[in-house]
Amino acid sequence: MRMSDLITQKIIEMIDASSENSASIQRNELAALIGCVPSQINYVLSSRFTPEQGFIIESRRGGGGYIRITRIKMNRSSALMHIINSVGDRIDEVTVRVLIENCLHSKLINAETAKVMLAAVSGAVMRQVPVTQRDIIRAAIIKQMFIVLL
Amino acid sequence: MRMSDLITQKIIEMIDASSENSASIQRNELAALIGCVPSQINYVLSSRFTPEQGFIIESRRGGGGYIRITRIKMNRSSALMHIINSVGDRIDEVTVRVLIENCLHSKLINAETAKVMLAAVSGAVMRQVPVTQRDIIRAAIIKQMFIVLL
DNA sequence: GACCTTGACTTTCTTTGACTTTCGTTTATA
DNA sequence: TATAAACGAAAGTCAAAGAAAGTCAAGGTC
Repeated sequence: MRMSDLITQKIIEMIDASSENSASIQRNELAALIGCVPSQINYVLSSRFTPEQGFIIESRRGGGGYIRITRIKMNRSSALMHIINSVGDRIDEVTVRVLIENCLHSKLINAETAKVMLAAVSGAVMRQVPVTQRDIIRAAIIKQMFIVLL
Repeated sequence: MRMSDLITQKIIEMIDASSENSASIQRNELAALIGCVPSQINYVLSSRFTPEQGFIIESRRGGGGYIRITRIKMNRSSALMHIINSVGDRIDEVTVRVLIENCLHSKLINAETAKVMLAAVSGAVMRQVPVTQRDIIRAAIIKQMFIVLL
């Protein structure tokens, strides 16, 4: 069995065993336990625990540092998931507006959240992004914002 | 748990328990209680109880000296206004995180809004922005999101 | 060719301790 | 008796060391 698979398995086990659907690890500790180099943990996290695959990673450096891997719960219906998938790598301004308004109407998000989301991709922001990058950055922002609502 | 977190927690507890929204401590005494070196208290104060984060520190040296930490609370609009002004043209990742966490703690924004805001400027998004532009774009996004809450 | 493994190097955050400054109290002095 | 010097009890500063996690590129495996 590959090392990456061992690490993956271990993390999944920890998440399954937790009540919060998340695992908190110390990178060096886990690496020592498994017997691999610490940076391999990063490789595994970045290849198998991405937001696209339903995980959120938080971490902190320095003394007492940690990495927390959280599995996104599908509790607010697969609608959100569907939205995220529908966004793709780029999205234009009009589509975003329609998307958010729809979510608001269907009560998937509340009014304040809708306002904040629109603000994050508003003209005032996007004007500062190179034209060629706008649809890409907009998609990234929108996707991340929906992902954390899952 | 980190020492710094213990100290932070202790101070917050004291503030919460007080009617004045402030805690008065003796640096050496608190250090002895927690079991750390006195200057660590200063580190915690300067990293987690800054005016930026809504705290005011007063102190006095010499015999009978003390440190008083006061949490300042404002009405929502002026607090938001203050935040918007404090952001400036650029802001780094750590500062944003602290800012939003603080807003959450002080009930200026709710948990969902905080999550969405953090997501909008998360690494997944910012990685797609040229390094030299990151702090600028981040500031623009954050500012817009707070502006619509006014 | 795509995926995995490794390790050197970087960055971020924390902890510690030696040294400095400030303030209240005591003690010595004009 | 008023005043100044000395003392001790705080808090402040700063830089070095320590403790994690992050990045990246080179090489290995399938």
